[in-house]
Amino acid sequence: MSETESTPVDFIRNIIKEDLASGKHKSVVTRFPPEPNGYLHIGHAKSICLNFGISQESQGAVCNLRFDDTNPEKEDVEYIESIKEDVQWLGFTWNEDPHYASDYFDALYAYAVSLVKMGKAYVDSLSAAEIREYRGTLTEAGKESPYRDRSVEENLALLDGMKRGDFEEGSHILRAKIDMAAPNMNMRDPAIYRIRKAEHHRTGEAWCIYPMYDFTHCLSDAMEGITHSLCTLEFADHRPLYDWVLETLDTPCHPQQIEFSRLNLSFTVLSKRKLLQLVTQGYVSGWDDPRMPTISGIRRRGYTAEALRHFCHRIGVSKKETRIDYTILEDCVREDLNEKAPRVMGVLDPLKVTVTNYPEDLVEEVDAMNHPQKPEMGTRKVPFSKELYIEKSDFMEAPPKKFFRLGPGREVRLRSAYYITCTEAVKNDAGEVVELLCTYDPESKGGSTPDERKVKGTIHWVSARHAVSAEVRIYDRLFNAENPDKGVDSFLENLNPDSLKILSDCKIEPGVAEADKGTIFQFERTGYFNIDPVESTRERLVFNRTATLRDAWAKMNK
RNA sequence: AGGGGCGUCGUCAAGCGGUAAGACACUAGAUUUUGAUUCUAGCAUUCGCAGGUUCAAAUCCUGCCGCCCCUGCCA
Repeated sequence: MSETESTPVDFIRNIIKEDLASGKHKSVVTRFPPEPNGYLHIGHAKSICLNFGISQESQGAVCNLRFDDTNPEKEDVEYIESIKEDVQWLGFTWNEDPHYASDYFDALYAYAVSLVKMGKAYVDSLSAAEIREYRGTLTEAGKESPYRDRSVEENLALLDGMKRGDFEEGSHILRAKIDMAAPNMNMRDPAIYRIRKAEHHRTGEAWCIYPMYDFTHCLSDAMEGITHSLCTLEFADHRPLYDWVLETLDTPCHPQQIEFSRLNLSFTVLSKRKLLQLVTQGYVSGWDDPRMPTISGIRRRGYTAEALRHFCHRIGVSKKETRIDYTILEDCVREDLNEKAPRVMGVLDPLKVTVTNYPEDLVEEVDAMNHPQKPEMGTRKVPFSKELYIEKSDFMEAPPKKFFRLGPGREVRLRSAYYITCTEAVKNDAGEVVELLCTYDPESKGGSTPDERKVKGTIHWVSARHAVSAEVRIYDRLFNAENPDKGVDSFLENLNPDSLKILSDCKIEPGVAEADKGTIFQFERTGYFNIDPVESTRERLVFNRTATLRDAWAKMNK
């Protein structure tokens, strides 16, 4: 079985397998719980592939999509829409309709009231600053608030007042009564409801108090019958609180929280805060800028969902802090695109070639394979004429021994067309080569000759008269440092100033003009390129370079 | 003596007491009308370190070392 098809193996799936085998659970329910405060990135893709992936691996398993929308000040419907789109694009289907933590606001409030009635929660009237002081430090215990022992009746009245909007933001807060001396800071009477007089994107003005994550998440999981609640490592310290809430309250079930390490990718940042900053401060064109590690950026760049899913499969799931080499991601797209992308010829940096012995007005149509390994993908006709463009880098005036391409007196094959021999390099006043004069061998049509003589190099070309002009955007890594956060005050210092290079007059074979936005091609010998889904038009073709091809020649010259 | 988590090849990662899978990267070679693809071979006597238990340890025990996270009325 190939790696792509095999079911992943990791410690979480091992736990689930045991839970199913032991009868602890009949079927598995997971959830993907994003906060709609930004666009999803490749780190979320890891979580999506894990949670939704698991829901495809056992009988009756499902995965819920739940928006964790308890902070109205940071959240927005724009993000909700983008998140749904990204999950679907990745190829997953959530159970039922999407869920929202805000759907549970009534139930959550009722749970809070019962906590108060049990004497397990109280309204504190200390200021935020005082609460921070009272919390103690990592090595010293905190001290109890003077309001900690308010009566149940008083707490109930205060909580009701909070809910009705009688108090200002920050004047009161509902806290769980646990242990101010707990070595785990999360257990030092954590806040569970705060006053926020903000309009919520779904509940409008219905509420002026909003539940905190620690209170909301575990109860939402329980109400949805989640069996395994998967989250990243930084929540491990919250697990005792997750369990405390569910043990203290009477809930339908008690899901098991399991933590795994979040994804880090070399030469990029994966934090919504930092990505937001790149967007709002204009370092990139938007959340979907093809240089962004967002799912929408990666998609616009030309990556396929298959490639991304394969990537998530390859990197695995563990509890180890990791930083994945971006070459793994690159290899995943190449692997997928090598299979799927039709081949085409495109000259990025054109050098004019005149075939001196080719008839002035003749135009031939040469047959070219759309995929050398897949005849079933068919062939196409490519026009050939006296004036051509080739890649500037495919000619050297004084080529070294190992250079297989064109040079004075050298012969190369024009892919799918003819052999040409360079007879002269025409220069301008500055001494730069501006045109090549070549002769062709009429016997070599199609790319081989009766005498079967060998030519070492094959280069791509385009007929000058027939080629379409296009803008091609060449992307490089967004950051120059493997870990952009390390050793600097701001990650922005590591921004790569050359992450985008625009080539405005590339020459592409005419057939591509017919293609739809988003279509991905392989420009032979250079890389994979897609027609920009956002900005490309029939009048002005725009391509994004998705990835280069492997280049042994470039490597040799390093 | 704050609490929690983690340490297997350059980067990920299987392994869970029986003598180190796999992927990417890298190196060498073959085929090739993309210096692409494909193929073949090589790439951890060793699992953070030091002791111990055992016929046998990456796997069990003890001690050390290193890295990450936690003092939001964010999630």
